[in-house]
Amino acid sequence: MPELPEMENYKKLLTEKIAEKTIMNAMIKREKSINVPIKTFQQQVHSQKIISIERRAKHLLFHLENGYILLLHLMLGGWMYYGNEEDKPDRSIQVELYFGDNSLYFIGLRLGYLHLFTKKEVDSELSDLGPEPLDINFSLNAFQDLTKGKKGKLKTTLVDQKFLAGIGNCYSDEICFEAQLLPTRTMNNLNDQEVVQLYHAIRSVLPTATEHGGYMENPLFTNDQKTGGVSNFLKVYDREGESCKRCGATILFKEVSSRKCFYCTGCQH
DNA sequence: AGGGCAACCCGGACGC
DNA sequence: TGCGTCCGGGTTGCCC
Repeated sequence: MPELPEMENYKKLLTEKIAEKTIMNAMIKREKSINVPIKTFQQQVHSQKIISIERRAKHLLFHLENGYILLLHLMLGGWMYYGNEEDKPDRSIQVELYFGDNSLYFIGLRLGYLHLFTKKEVDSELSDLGPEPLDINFSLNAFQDLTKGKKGKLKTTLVDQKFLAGIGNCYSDEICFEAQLLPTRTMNNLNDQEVVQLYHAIRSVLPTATEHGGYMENPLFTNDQKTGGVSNFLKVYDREGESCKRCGATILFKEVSSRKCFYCTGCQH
């Protein structure tokens, strides 16, 4: 569920909170969330400073002083909270990183995980990912090259992490809406102009959503005014039956490649 | 290459 | 209130 904008928002806010802070302890309440024995995990992160936080696709990478990296994927419904014992959410917490005053809580990890890896292992884990859509080097030209030979549905292609990294179900619909293209169109019948529209839609929807704090339901910390703010700005996602903000037609819903898909036939073609 | 599908997992929603 | 059932969602892997 959390996609590029949500993770980018987390990255920015968390960097302000925990960069340069030292992990005093790690509490593992659900062993499946990690990839090594609990003791090993605790030993490797103990007394380690968080050097930096990086985002790649829908992952966050917490870089530790000793070169190890905590690789986070929230998958479906995972989220985080930074605070103390008193204001922590009343939800099932799978992992807690304790910083001496506050803790970073990892909540609702089902298929999600926080894995301890070396740099080399992380590179291997992430090696199949496509380019970062907001990378400065990801030019229109690069996108045009990427789309060459692609035949699948627009929707299916956009959420394919090997094609582009970080786009999920919500923003694939929003991007198609912005580009005024139906998600069911196939890549090989887009004309040159439509490929350009698609590129610009990707490059505008994702940063805008990030600026508005993504669509996470829960704040990252007390008085967090940023996280979750984008919900009111979404144009089609989860808006079945509502009228289109651009043309007034009714937003439709149907399943595309076994995914929820929202679109407007009034102005998407 | 793309499409379809099952498996993974469990909190939350829903029904009785 | 409480218990049982089912669903969802990103990702991987397998098959057609």
